[in-house]
Amino acid sequence: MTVTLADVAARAQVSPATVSRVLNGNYPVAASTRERVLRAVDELDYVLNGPASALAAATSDLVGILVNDIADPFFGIMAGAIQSEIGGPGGRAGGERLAVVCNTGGSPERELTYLTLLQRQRAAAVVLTGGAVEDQPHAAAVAAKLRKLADAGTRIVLCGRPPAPDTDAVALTFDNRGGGRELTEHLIRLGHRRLGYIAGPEERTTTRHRLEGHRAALAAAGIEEDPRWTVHGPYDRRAGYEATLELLRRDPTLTAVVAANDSVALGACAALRESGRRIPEDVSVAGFDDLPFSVDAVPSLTTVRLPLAEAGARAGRIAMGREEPPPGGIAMVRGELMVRGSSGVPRESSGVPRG
Amino acid sequence: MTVTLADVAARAQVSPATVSRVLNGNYPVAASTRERVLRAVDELDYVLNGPASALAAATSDLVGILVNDIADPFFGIMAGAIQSEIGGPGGRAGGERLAVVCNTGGSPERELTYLTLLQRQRAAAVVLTGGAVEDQPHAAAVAAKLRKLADAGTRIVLCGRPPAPDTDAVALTFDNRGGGRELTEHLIRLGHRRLGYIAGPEERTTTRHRLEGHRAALAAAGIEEDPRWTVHGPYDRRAGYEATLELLRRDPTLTAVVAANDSVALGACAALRESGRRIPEDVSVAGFDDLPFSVDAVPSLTTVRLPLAEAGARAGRIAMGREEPPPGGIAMVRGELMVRGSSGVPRESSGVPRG
DNA sequence: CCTCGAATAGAAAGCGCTTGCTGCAGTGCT
DNA sequence: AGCACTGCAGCAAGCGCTTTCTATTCGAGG
Repeated sequence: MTVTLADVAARAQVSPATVSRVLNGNYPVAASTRERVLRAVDELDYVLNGPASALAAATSDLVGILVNDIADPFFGIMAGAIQSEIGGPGGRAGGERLAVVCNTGGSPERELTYLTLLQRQRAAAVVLTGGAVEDQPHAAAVAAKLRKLADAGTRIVLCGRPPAPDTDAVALTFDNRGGGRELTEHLIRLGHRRLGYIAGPEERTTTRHRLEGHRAALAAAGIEEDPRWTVHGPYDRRAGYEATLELLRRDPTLTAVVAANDSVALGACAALRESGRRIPEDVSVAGFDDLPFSVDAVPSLTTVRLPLAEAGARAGRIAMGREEPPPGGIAMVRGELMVRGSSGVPRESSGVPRG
Repeated sequence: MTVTLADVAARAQVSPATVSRVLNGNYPVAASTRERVLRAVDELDYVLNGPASALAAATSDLVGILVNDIADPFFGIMAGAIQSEIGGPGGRAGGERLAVVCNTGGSPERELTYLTLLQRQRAAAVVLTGGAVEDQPHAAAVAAKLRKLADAGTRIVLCGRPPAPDTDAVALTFDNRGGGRELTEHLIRLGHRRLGYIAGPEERTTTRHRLEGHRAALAAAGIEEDPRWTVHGPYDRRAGYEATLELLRRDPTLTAVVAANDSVALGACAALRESGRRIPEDVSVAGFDDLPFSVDAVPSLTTVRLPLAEAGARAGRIAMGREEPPPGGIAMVRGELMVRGSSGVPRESSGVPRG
């Protein structure tokens, strides 16, 4: 039924070994023989049996990319960049590697499940993107899994995620804390003193770091934070919408709303607008990530640009062994403050901004 | 070094065959034996060797999802929905299947490459999402590949893509033509007579169908289309921005701009705004897809909602054999016109709208 | 003309798992 | 007691490929 290596060998009048070597190209084969084999491959429309080859060679050409939410462009952009560096030439059998993205949906269990599945497939490399869950037992389980994968020869790269302790995984970490701090500093500089904060889901490193940056900025400016000013929720527009309504209910005098990311900020804008507030005249809004749509928001969104594509590409290259890991296996990737239309001097304090 | 089935068997004092059967759960094994085996698996931290198992069983638990652009939520949402139906229980070995998404970047070659890679892995199923490229030889090559995959037992489902002739692939097709027509009919009803159209990349079915719907609406209303009113470009905001500028240059009197999708529409809005035009007072704008951010645009976007998540989920279930394919293997999935703030009665013709 | 080594091809032993078939108790019949 | 079953476990034959080791050929040097 299906064509096998042996069929090709028979047709090309050579041994299976020779066909294998032609296909893998890591052993001298006479040009004439090679050509004959390739012709047979073509004529028979032969496709290598991946599992068999992986079994025999004890390696596979699968590379896994784990993302928290595939519907979120934040991950989509990174995943695309990673994949583009992996699909390219440089490997065996024509250099084709199967770069696959796995959607954990933010669930720790699924994350572990996918890791096991990839381990089962003897993946050549695994890239984990985005924030991690901070639950201690789960973090330990993931670390253990990563160690086991690494032992089995799988290269591990973290992209946009904090380093995993007790692991020799390479980490390209986003400076969420620094970015969050810069963003809030910007707002403070404009004169804001009462700032609402819409945080992401609790227990996520990304959430915590961004929030810490925000608070650090407040503290540095001597602003005492009101606990009512922080609301947690998922990283989507709807959460931003609802959280903003809640924030407004708690303290209608807020002059700025800082969102955990751009999608949340968009929802916040909608809620503010519906409540009759103008942006930024009445309330300033800030996001995080600078996703493509953010510049098109009205007003365009003040946010922190993360070099998603660059970081992803780099992670991909490192995963493929085509680029040296950063010294110490850890690199901090900084964001860039993008000041745009959604942030302005607060209404009441028309005082001259210091910045 | 690595633990194998035989190691587990030895530890549990049974034969490898028994361990395999416990793990696959498709053969009667006494409860006590099963328990002993499972304990051994646990103690040794055994992980099945995927390739070996795939080779022996001649099947794998890999399911491929092909998308044109993973950074686009249009695909992300579908892929997430598909994946969520596939990851669930119902399969072998604990019901875990590795659902992987492959990013073709819209390139026909990469599409073929991924298909081959999946064929090589003996994938259990493949779901192709989004519009196809209309290039004849390529379409034939894809069809041939799909046939071969199907022959090898891989289930094929098309989601948001037109049926593939000479193939028994199940197709859930979006009614792009009907949606495009409805959208333009809506604008015509409002009184628009000079409508610009920003189409997607040529040679894509999605592009063509949406454009055809648009033109059908124009024709039905007796509006003769000016060829200058159509511009082609990629499916992203930047293309929308530039195309709109171009459109305005060609005919500054346009009263409406219909975009190939929501991202493009967003870019169009930006361009219109920069050119000093108000939306919808001066120019109406319409998108397509109704992605999550569209409702938050200002003004909110009139568009056609496609049930991306529902269609994806259904495709996933069909791919897993958990739902009957539609009769004839083909189903048309309709969109829903979402009239929102970005479309209005054109300036000059303050005539009473007919709709 | 013979020898030696480089270059190239083949033989064969697995890689770790699945599964058809066989074997062997124990059970319920006659 | 003898028999046909049923239920459960093991044997062993691969699945299709890679790779080590071995064989062959051929050209060059002695």
